[in-house]
Amino acid sequence: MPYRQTERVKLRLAATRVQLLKTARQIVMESGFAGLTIARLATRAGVATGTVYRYFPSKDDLCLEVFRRACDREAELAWQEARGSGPADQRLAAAIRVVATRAMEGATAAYPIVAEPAGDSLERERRVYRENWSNAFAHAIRAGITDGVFPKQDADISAACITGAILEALIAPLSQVDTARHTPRTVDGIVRFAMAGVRYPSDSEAAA
Amino acid sequence: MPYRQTERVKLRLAATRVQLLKTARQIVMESGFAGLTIARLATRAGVATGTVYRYFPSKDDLCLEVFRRACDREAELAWQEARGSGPADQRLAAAIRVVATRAMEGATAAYPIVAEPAGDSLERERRVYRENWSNAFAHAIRAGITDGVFPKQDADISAACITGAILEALIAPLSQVDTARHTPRTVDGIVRFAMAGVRYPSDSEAAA
DNA sequence: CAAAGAAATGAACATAAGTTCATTCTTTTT
DNA sequence: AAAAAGAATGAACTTATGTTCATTTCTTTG
Repeated sequence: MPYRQTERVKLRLAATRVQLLKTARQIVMESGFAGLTIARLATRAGVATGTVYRYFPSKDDLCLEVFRRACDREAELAWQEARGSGPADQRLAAAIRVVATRAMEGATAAYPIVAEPAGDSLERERRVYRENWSNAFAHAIRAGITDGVFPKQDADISAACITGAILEALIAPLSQVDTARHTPRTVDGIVRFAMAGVRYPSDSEAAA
Repeated sequence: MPYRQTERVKLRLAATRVQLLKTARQIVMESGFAGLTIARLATRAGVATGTVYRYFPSKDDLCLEVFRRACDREAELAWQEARGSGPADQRLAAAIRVVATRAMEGATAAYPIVAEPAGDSLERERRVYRENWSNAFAHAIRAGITDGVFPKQDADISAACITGAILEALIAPLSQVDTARHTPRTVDGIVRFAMAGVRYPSDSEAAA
């Protein structure tokens, strides 16, 4: 029994794996998923191209994991706010704000994550991610309807609208170059718009 | 002087060009820009691959033209409504509705056009397209502010929010498979949300 | 009909990126 | 230290597409 993987090696392997994921994330933040090639990743991480395949079965899998890691934390934050204990409308506003603010601050990272062209599997995953956001919003909206602070409405549609509003107003412009365009006022504008959208009834119902 | 391009030939060439564009559009509607390859296009249009390059200098140029043709009509329709003559709020609602409805009906192969992963040049062009929509909305919003039917607000942000809301609520799900998910009620939901967003002031201003 | 110039052709080429695998280097155990 | 097993390597392979160009076919004119 001349060789068995020892603890030390196990740790080193895990460290390399994490290193690869971190490097991949850096590259994606700089150049998007389009700029993430195995060769580039390997060089930057200081390993050979073949080595990458000892840690990830395919590029797709690698991308997925990079993506998930980036997303999980974001979605969790939104849910924390949405689930919170205060009045439903304040919770919704807080959830919107946290998503919008973080997206704005992490400007470069945000675009590839939520919008950049990428492969099929990523596209599917991205939907999951957005839906996670939307679901957090919908959760708060439903609570608000129950509590009577929001009028009756299709919470899923409103939530999707909010997600879309954030992405478009905040992130889509980043595909261009003017990163400096956004200010905290932009987030305020989005929150205001979204909250009004949820809070006020339609013309017909308002008239009724 | 043994050969000069005659009128008949000129027409035939023009016809082939249009045929290529139409076929390309079909392919994009079916399989997205990712599915648009020169080989496939040539085969479907009944010409050789080399022939395509007698009509378009590169695939990028071809894609751009396909894209522009699809977009121009849509943007024009939105502007028609936004520029109309009625009250500003009704114009805005009409513009939103026309964009949302047409997208829903798939009139434009909405998903590939507004959201599908594609090359760099297309991405830039897509921004232009979305901004065109947003600008139409912003136009009506500004008019509404002037007329006093909308409270003071950043028209550009609100307009971007509207565009995003439409895309997310309506089109993004199309990247999945459940096309039949949407009903006219979905459009109503979007319009309601968007109109409330523009129409009602922020909490602080409402309280003031 | 013959000649000359366009137009069409499609096989061949170029490129780029993901993936493989025979080989080499490391680590562990006796 | 030697042997065995694992890990790393990176050049070569594969595949997929965009693009070219020598050749063929068509169209016009004298």
